[in-house]
Amino acid sequence: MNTTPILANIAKHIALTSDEENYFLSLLREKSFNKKELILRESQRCEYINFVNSGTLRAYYLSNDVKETTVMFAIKDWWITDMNCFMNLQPAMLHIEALENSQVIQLSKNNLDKLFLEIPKFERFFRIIFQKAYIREQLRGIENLSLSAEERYQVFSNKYPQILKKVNQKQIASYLGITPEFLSSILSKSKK
Amino acid sequence: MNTTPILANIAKHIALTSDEENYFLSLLREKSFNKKELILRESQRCEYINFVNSGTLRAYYLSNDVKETTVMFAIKDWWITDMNCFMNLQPAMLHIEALENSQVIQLSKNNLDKLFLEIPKFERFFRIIFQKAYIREQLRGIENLSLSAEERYQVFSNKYPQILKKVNQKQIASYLGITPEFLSSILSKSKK
DNA sequence: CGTCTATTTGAATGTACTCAAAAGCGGTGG
DNA sequence: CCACCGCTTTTGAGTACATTCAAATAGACG
Repeated sequence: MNTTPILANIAKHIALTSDEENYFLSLLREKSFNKKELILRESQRCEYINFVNSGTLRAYYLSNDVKETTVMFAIKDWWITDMNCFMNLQPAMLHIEALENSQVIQLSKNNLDKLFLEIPKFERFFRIIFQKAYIREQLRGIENLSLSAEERYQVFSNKYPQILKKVNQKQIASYLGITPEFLSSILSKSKK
Repeated sequence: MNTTPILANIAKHIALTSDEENYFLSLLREKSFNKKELILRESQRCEYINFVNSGTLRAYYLSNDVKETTVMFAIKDWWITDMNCFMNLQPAMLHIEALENSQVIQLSKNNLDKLFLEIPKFERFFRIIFQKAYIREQLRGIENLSLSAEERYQVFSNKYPQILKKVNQKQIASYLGITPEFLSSILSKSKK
């Protein structure tokens, strides 16, 4: 199991002793998913929070079994799960799929609870993770309500150039909240 | 200073000894704002996170000095600030105004940092607060991208009936991301 | 090579916005 | 206490942004 990236990710916010590191690592498991495979399916339990070692994942909401709304993409060094489902033991609202062959490190809710008890520093770590996630989502919300579709595309492509390379237009459109046809017409106009 | 509500709010997630309670209370200050007064102005520093004892507050983003986008409302028992500004010491992006005479309890960033050091349990408390805030914002984002304006109004009025009573239509429209004229027409149609 | 999906293009439609004007409502001062 | 002022809400006409539907083209993958 390649644990260097996840330990580096943790070390951004808290410092662990080597005993703590070992205990933390003992709670993890590694899992690989093939392109197009589902990591999580709506209405399921979601036992794990996932740290992405390699690959690309996408979380989306499916309304009326037709319209997809992409909630987030995750690439190397991101954490992803259906947080409400995971933390509050609710049935999943989201689907999470692998957009390419991907390897993740999984931490179960039970093990996270243990971790909070054994090493309270992790409360701090996830406090910071959630704080950043909250700020990010709030900003996205403001952008969605105050910018035009074209401006939202610009913001997205400037903010996440690495993601832009990995995902197709249909998926970007569903992240921006527009149809693929309309994104296509925006892009062809703005080339001129 | 009426500290019962804030202590009850804290007690929802962590248990404090009476020494800890006293230390926590020593870090707080009470402040009152008149209707229409600004608690925070764009581009300012925002030193405080605010717990609402009474009244109603509204946080909004002002684009091009014209269009208001309401980010959140806060009534009794809610925490509110411009979180990016507060936590990352950035200039405020949001305005926060009192919609009626309001009383808040303020905790400064410096005192919060002290609190995290002295009583690490507060890392847990804010971990849970941010976790809930993240989940809430993510759900709102999904709703904004997948529902029509009329459906968003229904969701809002079912989820926040107390807030509905306190704020006017223009403010609700700016929360839903539509114009006041359009909300008015939605409401007159749905009465029939 | 053939199939499946993504992308493009265009026409018709719908949802929501802009602008303008009138009506309603609340607060303030004379 | 009433009249006036400013802001909110309503209404409607015209417009713009974005969707739907359909069909053609391009690309990816087995």
